[in-house]
Amino acid sequence: MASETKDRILDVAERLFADRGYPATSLRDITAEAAVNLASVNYHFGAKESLLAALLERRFAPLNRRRLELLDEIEVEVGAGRPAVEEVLRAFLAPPFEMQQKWGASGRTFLRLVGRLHAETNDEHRATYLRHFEEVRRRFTSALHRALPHLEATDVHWRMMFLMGSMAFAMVEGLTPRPGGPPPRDPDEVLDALLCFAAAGVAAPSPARVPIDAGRPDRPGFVVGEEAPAARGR
Amino acid sequence: MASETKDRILDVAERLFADRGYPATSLRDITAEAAVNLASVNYHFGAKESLLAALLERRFAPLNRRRLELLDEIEVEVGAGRPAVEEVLRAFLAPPFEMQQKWGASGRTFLRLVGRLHAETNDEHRATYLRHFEEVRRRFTSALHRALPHLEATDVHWRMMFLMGSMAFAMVEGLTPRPGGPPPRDPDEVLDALLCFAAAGVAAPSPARVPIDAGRPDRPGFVVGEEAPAARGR
DNA sequence: CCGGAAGTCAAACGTTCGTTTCAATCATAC
DNA sequence: GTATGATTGAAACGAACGTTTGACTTCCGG
Repeated sequence: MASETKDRILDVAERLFADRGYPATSLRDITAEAAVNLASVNYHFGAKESLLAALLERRFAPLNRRRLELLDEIEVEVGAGRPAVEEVLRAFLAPPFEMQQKWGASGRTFLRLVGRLHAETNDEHRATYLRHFEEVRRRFTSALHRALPHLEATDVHWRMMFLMGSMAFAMVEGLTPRPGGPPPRDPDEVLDALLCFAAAGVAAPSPARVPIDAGRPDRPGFVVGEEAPAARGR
Repeated sequence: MASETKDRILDVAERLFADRGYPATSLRDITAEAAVNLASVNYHFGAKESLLAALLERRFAPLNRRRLELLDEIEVEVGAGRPAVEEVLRAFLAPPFEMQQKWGASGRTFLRLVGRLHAETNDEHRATYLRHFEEVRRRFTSALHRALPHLEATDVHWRMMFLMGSMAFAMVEGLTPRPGGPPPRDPDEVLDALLCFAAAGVAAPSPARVPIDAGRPDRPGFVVGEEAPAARGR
């Protein structure tokens, strides 16, 4: 099954897509660097788009399996109780970082690619990509809501978004050395820093939703709300 | 100066770049939709790359001017004292959202484009883009460090990264309606939610850096470091 | 009315793209 | 050894790309 050629193509494509982006990477770039024939991509994968899909499948399947596995453990442990926010976040954020250690440089490359795909919004690639992600997002959002029952569902959704944004940025920026940016760190440290930031952000008191007719103070949004002084119509 | 044609090209290009990404948008797409001749892009802007640069210039110049202006106000106000974290964050995050109200649909489009460019890492576009951003990042990072003097510089840098990630994601995701995602919200609400999340995250206690010889507990990273076990800022 | 700059237009330029074709090669079972 | 299916190879396909060209309008100061 896993022929030598096929794997070499996947490895090189992963790196080039991560470095230059999907549309900016040509099959000729890939096949030249992998030292295989141009036609072999279409032979083994059918089309460029399917190559991307195969590439995502290879990494995402075990990654998301691991995430859900950790979440399962948490849910078994707490039963009907409230899971701890930090535990849920750790189950979500740790696997990509573990992965990079297990898979070495190519795991790191993949993380950069993922960070990129979050913004690479050709709707077709996005569908390819999101298919892998949807169940994970749904289950973690719901676990997070159980951990933070005083928040409204829409707030949990948004914080999940912000979390994903931080994660994506940490992956693409934190793992690509850049002049002027923070020095690249040990992945474990990045994970700790991210968890720390994310846990505080996700568990923040809910934003005060001042009713529109209440004369808005100069700077709303930071009045601690906890549970909605005024239930926001919605 | 600002000819009819030139503006139409800029407007359409902004939208298409935001929708499909820069490399995936052809000049023929742009000129067809703008109902101008294909050659006029090269006539007015020289090349596709310069079109992107002009497009960024048009929006970023006033946007970042506004950010720095708000930051200046804060720094004048507090003098040698500590600025408030929320104020600094607001100065950073509010202008893009204000902009979208002032510029209407095309402001919103631009925000999507910006969110995208954060990941669009062809090094040349990135240079084009980062040039507009570098001073802002530097000054806000330093203001943030003054607001949170107990944090190490490297932690502040990283949290600035996470913040930018949340912002980028909020822009590209929060403003593009997606099935299954959170319902699109009023921009003011997004800003409030983002500020709330970001303020808590940025001001979180610094991650515990356990010395390597200390037998690491099973789950490090949430031991509250620094000061006050529960004094989460506010 | 005219001359010339500014802008538009259709057409073509040379490249590069993803994909296809088909003969050559390889491995394996008979 | 030879037939057979899987893989590789070199070459070409048509389409799309960014850019350039040169003739054609449009406009305006003299």
